[in-house]
Amino acid sequence: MESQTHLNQKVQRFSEECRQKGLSVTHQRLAVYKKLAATKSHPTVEELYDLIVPDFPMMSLATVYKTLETFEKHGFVSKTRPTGEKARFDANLNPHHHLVCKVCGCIEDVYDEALSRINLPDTKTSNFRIEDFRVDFRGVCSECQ
Amino acid sequence: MESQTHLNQKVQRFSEECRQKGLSVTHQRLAVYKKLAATKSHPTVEELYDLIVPDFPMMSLATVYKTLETFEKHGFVSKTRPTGEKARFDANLNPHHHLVCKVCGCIEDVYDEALSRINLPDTKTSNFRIEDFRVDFRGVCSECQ
DNA sequence: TAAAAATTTGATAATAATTATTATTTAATA
DNA sequence: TATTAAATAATAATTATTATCAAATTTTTA
Repeated sequence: MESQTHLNQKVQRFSEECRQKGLSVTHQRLAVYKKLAATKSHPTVEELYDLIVPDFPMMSLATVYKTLETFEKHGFVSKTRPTGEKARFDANLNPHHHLVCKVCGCIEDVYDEALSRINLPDTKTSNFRIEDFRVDFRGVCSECQ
Repeated sequence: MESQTHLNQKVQRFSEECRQKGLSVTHQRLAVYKKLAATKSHPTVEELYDLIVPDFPMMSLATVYKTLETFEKHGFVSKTRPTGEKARFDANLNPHHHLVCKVCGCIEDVYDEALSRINLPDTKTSNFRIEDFRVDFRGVCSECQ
């Protein structure tokens, strides 16, 4: 788990960056960012909404959608959709990879230095410009086994 | 491109496996499988439907959906959804990875022996059982540059 | 600090992708 | 070829997401 002070620092940085980018720092945006930064569970939009509503009952689902879209555009969160129908979000932008459960769709993070050092494939012929890469390890999580 | 004879063999094997698994070999299923096996473009359901309709005008979109779901369940095709909203399908089950264009969403295959030899991360603590993995190289395709 | 301007929100409508339903048709097999 | 189980086609329903827009909030500026 992230320490409380670390989390606060992260939210602090987030607020500053919002101002730099001309984004209003609203209660809604702070609520979404705090909840997402406080979890490792890569929630769906609806899961995140359900996490926020107890603290913030007038929050609208559409606002969560729009907020996450804005966050992604400005590089505050990453969006992934390895299986299933729903997109999942993550406020952790450190380079990492994913363990994706084929059964329930949950995602765990993998930190492994070795994975950052894999050789990029040769794309001269196709002329594809590689910018980054992600490894999805697929299998079954402990709960679903 | 796959040679015509190779494609025919593949369709042949598909038919046999269907029978072994108790799946009827219908015109619709053959049409879907043939079109998918003949392309490297990882089409969406709708794209595949549009490819099939000229040859097979009474094909229903819902049938393409259901057929692909059946194929995936029986391991005839793989489904991926690296970006964007729509799922994409592939009849190529050889181990390979993907170049995913951030702009148009197109997918090219990557064959690289070295990638098959990456070390799996240690999942003792989380007890996640890894079955396989896929690397998505993200960037911009030649068309979109 | 107050007023003006700009942005964001919330409620809801619209759209897009996918899945469910069911009467009809087709394939497998005796 | 007739029987039976499975698959299809047409369409309705559902789910996830995006768009709209008036009202509210936030930021800017005086």
